Amino acid sequence: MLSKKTKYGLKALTYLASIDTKEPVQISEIAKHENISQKFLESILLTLRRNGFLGSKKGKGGGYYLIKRPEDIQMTAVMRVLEGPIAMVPCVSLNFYEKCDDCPDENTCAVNRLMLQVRDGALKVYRNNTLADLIS
Amino acid sequence: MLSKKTKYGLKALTYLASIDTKEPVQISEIAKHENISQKFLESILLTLRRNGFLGSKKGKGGGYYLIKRPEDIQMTAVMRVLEGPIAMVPCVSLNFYEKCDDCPDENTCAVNRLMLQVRDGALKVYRNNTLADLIS
DNA sequence: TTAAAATCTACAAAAACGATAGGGTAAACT
DNA sequence: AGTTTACCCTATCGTTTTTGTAGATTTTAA
Repeated sequence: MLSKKTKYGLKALTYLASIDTKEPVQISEIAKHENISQKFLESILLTLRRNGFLGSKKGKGGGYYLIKRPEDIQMTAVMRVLEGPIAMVPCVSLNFYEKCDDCPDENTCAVNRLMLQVRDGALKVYRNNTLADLIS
Repeated sequence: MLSKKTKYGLKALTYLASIDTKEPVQISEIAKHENISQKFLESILLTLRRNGFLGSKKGKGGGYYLIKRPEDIQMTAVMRVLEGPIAMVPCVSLNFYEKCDDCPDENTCAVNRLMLQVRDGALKVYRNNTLADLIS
């Protein structure tokens, strides 16, 4: 299940992308437009900024704005920052690999084999989609 | 993230499939072989039985056994019983559809559009794999 | 007919996680 | 200076996951 964090983050990004201007957009405006708890969205935008997707400006006329062009923002990157691993099991994760403590051998593990395919399917989709693709 | 319930369920199924005999296998044997909490596994096997994947026999010499041939057990069915919806968002789920309360229009929703593709990718994998494919 | 070996059932507790709110701080603008 | 906004930390509430406890029920076998 997709977390609301990811869902809201994606919606905020697409909202910012749909606005042509590079002018900062206030949290409150995004929250209102997308029906999101403002305080929750605040923390989400913060992590998006910390991870190089957004820039921010304080004070009057401040807000958040896209730091790259929508065509240059890949869904793989967004998903990894917001949702975490793309793989459903750590032992098939490219960026968050971890060995399963209960599994003696990954090469003969059925779960591993299946989830590897699922991961590849998801990766294919995320690599095929940029932020620009989502708003068109 | 895949729940342990699903992971353990899959491992139990593959263990049963890897054993040729139709003889009942005790919970304790499966739990030991797969490093699973026995009591937790017990409840998992129960739901697998209630959903037509396993048969059981009580008393001495009892246990669980596959009710169908591994080639006839599709991963879509297993995943839906153990993990629930295959889709990451209810609004793109085939079997567990639900409207998002915050989203005014699914047709213009970026999350919807992206997650639809992800769901299709996952479905493709699950439909392509039976229990027999996982043990070979 | 008794004992042992199993599954079945219902809770309950603990742990982890997700989502949200509160309140204060720091920076930018007028 | 005062207003406006992002920034940051923490606490809380609710749900889900995972595991455990205790016992009832069924079957087999001595």
